[in-house]
Amino acid sequence: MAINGIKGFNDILPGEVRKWRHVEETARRVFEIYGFCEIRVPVLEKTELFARSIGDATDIVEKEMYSFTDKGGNGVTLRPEGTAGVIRSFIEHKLHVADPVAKLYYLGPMFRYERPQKGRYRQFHQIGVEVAGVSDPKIDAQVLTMLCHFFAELGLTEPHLQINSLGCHECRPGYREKLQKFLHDRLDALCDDCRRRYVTNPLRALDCKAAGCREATASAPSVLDHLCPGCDEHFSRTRAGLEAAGTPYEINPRMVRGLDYYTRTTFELVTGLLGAQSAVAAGGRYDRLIEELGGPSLPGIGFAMGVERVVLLLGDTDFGVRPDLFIAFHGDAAGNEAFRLMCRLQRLGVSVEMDYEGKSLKSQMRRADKFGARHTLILGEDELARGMAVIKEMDSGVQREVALDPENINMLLAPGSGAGDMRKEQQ
RNA sequence: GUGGCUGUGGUGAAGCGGUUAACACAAACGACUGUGACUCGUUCAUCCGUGGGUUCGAAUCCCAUCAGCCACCCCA
Repeated sequence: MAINGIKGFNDILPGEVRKWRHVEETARRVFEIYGFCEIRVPVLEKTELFARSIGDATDIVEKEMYSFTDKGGNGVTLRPEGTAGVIRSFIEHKLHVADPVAKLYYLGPMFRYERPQKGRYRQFHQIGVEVAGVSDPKIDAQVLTMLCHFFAELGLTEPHLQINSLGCHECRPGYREKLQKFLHDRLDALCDDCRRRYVTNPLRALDCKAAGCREATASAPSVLDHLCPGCDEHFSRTRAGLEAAGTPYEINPRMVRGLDYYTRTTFELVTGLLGAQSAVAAGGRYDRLIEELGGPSLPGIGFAMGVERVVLLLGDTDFGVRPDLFIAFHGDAAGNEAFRLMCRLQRLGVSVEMDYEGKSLKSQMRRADKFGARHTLILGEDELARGMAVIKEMDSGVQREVALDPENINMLLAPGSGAGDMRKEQQ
């Protein structure tokens, strides 16, 4: 019996990898325009780090972590998200000393023990960014604008930005209490889950999908009406920043985030195309997290996007690359020469394919077509004897005889041959 | 952790108790002047997720099990 992979841990096969790389490369390119630097941190951290940052009572920490005891008896966990590790590293290496503002991005696998479904896997991948050291709402607007820029760059215009403010430790408790009172009078109308949430996390009732809860909470007090002056100003200046940047958004006062560390600005990039998984990217401000993890008292803001979800949105877009040249040959001597030529050309940076087995010319041509080779070089005994070869442009079918010389052939393959040339697009 | 749906070749699938397990795509080879795309031909599941059971006989019925998918919870 063959051994299969683990549930929720997926292979990313060659065809898909191209799409993944396109996403990753686009992220790097866009984020670096905005001055972000990549940071790479381990996938394994002390369990305590996540318990303290994400929140002890959250589902992630309570039941979704891949935690175990290593051989030295330490409690360790496969990271369920990226922020905690990045902030830990930021603090540990005192990055704020060298530069009071840190703009970082990361990408890599995260792990959560959940039941897999569309757009959700046990090993999944996130690309995220974190900014530490700026409390001005200009950075909120900047981060959101960059996120939207990234999606626009991928040609994904359907996901739209929703923002909200959760207030801070000053104003949130008051609002929470008020909301709880409001819900108290309508407990009968709420679903079972919301009755439970009433105690644990009343804010959650606001974005419940159940019709009854939607109705019951229709006239619920809004967080935005209960922000303290500081948070209120932060929110309106964030909005002004978005408008200045020309970044479209909508306000969703019912949006709630699952991690405990969020304060003030929170946001999601939502899509209607991924079934139950509507959030493609999400994040928010975490003004107390760095200090709570033992670092300096610095504010922070960040987001993470689910790469699988982004890739799903990209659909069947083909990112395949076409070889520059396929070399077909006829006869043993020509076969040897074809191989020599292929090696020379590859050394010159030309992507070349050939058929190693020496099948029929027809079969080789078919293969050249399948690869989508831009040109095919045909080398037979008689051409070889004259030091020549036939080169055929596959898209047009035009062919001509050329001298059998790597430098010469390399020149002939150079761009400028018109339609179907993909080199420019790949720059 | 809970619920629903589905399991036939590389893929999409027909089949509904007795068939050589259809068809299409993909793939390989070949025909059409040593040259691809169109056309044509040939090949490609001794087997229907796995294990039991019912039956003269099962891919087709029953049970178990495993896997996948989707949804809830929660989240990217």
